[in-house]
Amino acid sequence: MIDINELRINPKQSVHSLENRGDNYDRAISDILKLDADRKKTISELDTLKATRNQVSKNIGVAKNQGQFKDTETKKLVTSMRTLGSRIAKLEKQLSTFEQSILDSRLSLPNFPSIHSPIGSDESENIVIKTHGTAPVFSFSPKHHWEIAAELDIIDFEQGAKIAGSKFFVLKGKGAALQRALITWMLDIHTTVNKYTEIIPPYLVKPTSLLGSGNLPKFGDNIYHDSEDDLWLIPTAEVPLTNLHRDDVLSENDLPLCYVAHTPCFRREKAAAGKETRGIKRVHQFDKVELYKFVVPETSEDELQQLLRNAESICLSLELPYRVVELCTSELSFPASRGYDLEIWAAGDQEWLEVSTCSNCTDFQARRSNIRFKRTANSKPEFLHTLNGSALAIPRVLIAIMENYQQPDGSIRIPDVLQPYTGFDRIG
RNA sequence: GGAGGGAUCGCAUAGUCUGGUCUAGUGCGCCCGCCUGCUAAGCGGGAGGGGUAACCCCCCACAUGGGUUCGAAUCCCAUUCCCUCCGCCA
Repeated sequence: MIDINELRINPKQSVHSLENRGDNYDRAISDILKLDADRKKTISELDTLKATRNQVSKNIGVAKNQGQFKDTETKKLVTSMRTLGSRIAKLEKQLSTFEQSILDSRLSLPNFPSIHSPIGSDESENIVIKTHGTAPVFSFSPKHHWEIAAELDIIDFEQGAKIAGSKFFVLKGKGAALQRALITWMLDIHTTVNKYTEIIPPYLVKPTSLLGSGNLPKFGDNIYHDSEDDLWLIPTAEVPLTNLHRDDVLSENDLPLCYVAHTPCFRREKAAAGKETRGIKRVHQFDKVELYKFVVPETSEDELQQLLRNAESICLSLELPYRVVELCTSELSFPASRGYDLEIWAAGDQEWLEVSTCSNCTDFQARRSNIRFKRTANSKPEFLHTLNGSALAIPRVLIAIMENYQQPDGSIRIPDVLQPYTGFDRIG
């Protein structure tokens, strides 16, 4: 959620900044400002009336204690307070509708893009800032991962469809073991080398939690929802991780707080339903290792670079060719002010696969989730900054390993770093 | 799912029956200052949100949301969470 004070002070710049994302925000912001003015006016009127009521009620109490409750003077006061009371009730009702409308509008506004984010209107205006490694060269024509997986019997799409429907899959045998090894290895790297604290959060969350991370109210149609208990399946670990510290006031000494979580992620992907999506590139359920940080505002840009390096280190160790893409303003996720995609090369599909988006959400999620910190014990609480990034999304890493490490004999070599975790050095 | 008990300003508690000196008291911890060879103790101040750029001041806040009342921490209703017991269950 963006700072309403920013809207008040710089309404023009605010509109301009948000419009770099590609939509129109003129109307939304002027509506908010109008409601905000109404709200202030109502509050000040209400405060005056309440001050009167508090004072008079106190006097009535004193009079009553002195046995004067039946005085005509006191009775008059009570009567006049009754009308004042109904006036207050009416204004309070008005106030709460103003406040609700303001909140609703603000919850639908995305974060301001950082001044560092390149301005652009589609993904062609993203900037490739780094490419590492080279695409593997084969003496044969490399196969797609779904072909390899079928031949080696490590992924079963038909069983997935039978059990849960299309875009679900079953990992089998060494395929399942490979995923398990990847997850364990990634968690080990992040906890021991990069010093993140491992979390296993709930995979079902309350709507409040999704509101806090920015997934609700706007993106509810991509999330599975149990209406009986109003619980939602997480589309990413970012949701529960954001909410670890909802309503907390942390001390500056506690920061940065760095968390890593492996969770399954559930996405309806309704919008992408028609698209050609063979294999496990886009599925309804997948596993992911997610990094998340709570940091002091002025450090968040550095922390983003560090988080990006932590995610990159996974690609490096797996010896997969990858590139880093800085997202232009239109491609930033809703809560992000600046972000990078990490893409690894898939030799069979002949394309770059997005395996991570590392984002600095500045104080956007912190405002929604009311997560603050104090610089000293006496200073006022301030909103902190949050960052997140995958490191990494598992299925696409599996694709890259299958396709880039495929051998002439149809087998897959296991990347060196994973062999201690898998216990085998090839599949097939 | 059933029956009880509970939720108060960081923690621990008082207050709730009997609504009004509760602008929520006390103890401990924390922060700033004073004092002091140094610590401790002692003394003073501070520590939620809003109306303010900020102050004074005012308003709001006793789990949350409603209600009763001139007035609610206190009375009534609903909800949430926690604890104990029973039932069910991996």
